[in-house]
Amino acid sequence: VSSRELARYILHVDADAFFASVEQVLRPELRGVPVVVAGGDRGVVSAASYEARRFGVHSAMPTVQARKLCPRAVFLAPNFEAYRTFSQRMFAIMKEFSPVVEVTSVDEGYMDLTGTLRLHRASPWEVAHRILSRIRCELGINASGAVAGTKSQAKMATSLAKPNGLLYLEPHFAGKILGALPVDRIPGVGPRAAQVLESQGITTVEDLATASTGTIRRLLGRWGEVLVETASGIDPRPVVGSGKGDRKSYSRDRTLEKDTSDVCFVRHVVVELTEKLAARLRKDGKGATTVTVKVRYADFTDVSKSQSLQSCTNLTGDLTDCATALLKKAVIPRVAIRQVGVRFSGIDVPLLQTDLFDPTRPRRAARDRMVDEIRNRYGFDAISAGHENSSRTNPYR
DNA sequence: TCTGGGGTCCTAGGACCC
DNA sequence: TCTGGGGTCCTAGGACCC
Repeated sequence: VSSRELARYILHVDADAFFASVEQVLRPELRGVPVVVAGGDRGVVSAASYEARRFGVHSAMPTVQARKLCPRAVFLAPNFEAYRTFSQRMFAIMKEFSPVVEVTSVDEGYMDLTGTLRLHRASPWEVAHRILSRIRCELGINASGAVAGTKSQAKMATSLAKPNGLLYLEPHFAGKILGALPVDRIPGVGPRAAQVLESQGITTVEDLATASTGTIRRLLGRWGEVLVETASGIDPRPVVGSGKGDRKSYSRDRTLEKDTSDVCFVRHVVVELTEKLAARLRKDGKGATTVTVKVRYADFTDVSKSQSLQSCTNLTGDLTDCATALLKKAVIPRVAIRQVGVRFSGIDVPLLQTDLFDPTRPRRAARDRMVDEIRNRYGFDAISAGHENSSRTNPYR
């Protein structure tokens, strides 16, 4: 860090084994027991308690592999509502110490503690310690954290503090401590970049920090230059309060229980996903201008097709018509499909439903509202779109 | 026994416009 | 005969994050 820059004290907080920890709080009989939160049997592990990790289970591991490594673990389907509640409570505690809390995921966030000495008459690490203690006391889950001069240094240091630790990274030693870490611990270096770097003999953070920018640029493009800076401890990004940035897309994917080349079945899945997404748009008072349908084949190759509509819409009929047409374009006949996904982007305030050029819009909007109401009350399956595979019988038309 | 689901951001080529 | 260049939008694909 250049001495010219004003030194900052950035805190990064990250809950330990978050989903699994919440489950252990809600169900005390699971404390001390290996717990694995995972999707279906064709999915991967979302979180593994530290008891389960001792058996080699970790997140992103295929569920079947986790079952083999630790058959006596309790396997649970995720309960996102509970995680959201705990998440909000965790960030509420952080916000008591500073209004600017950057929420980067459900269990992770940043704070700038540079001003805390004046505000709380306590040093940044004292404040950090209080925050983690209160999370532990009031939520019953452990969180780890680190205070450092930049966001990426704090984040990397948190991984050293885990589990249930707090690390203060003295600026003078930051380079030495973080420099020894493998290069893929830098946020933004994933499997792909790590492989490219390793082929050049760059395996540690320090290797990347001292590499020639030109070389890295050639290997990784413009992003590479940022990574060299990050490795060198340069990261001017400020902590920004969340909530201001509107979401840019809505998406849903579904991995099918079995691979199939039955296009009719897949189309029903796409329609269902599209209807659910459209309802979310309406709930938020938003519309979408672009629809993307993605097909993942059994061999894990992805094909995506997208189309921009003439106007921003949240009418189910418009969106399902578009999605089914895109599916048709994405499907390779007789090739087994593993997963389908629908994504809405170009999110904006929808066009007024009284469209001069389409007199059916108000009627269709009213129908959508009615369907939303019934489904909110009685569940998604309470009302069905019927034979939506024919546009003539599409009830949304 | 394989490999989720929800997001963000970037790149690159072609169309189109001025 | 030579044949701009910048900006923006659209589409497809890919890397990365938790």
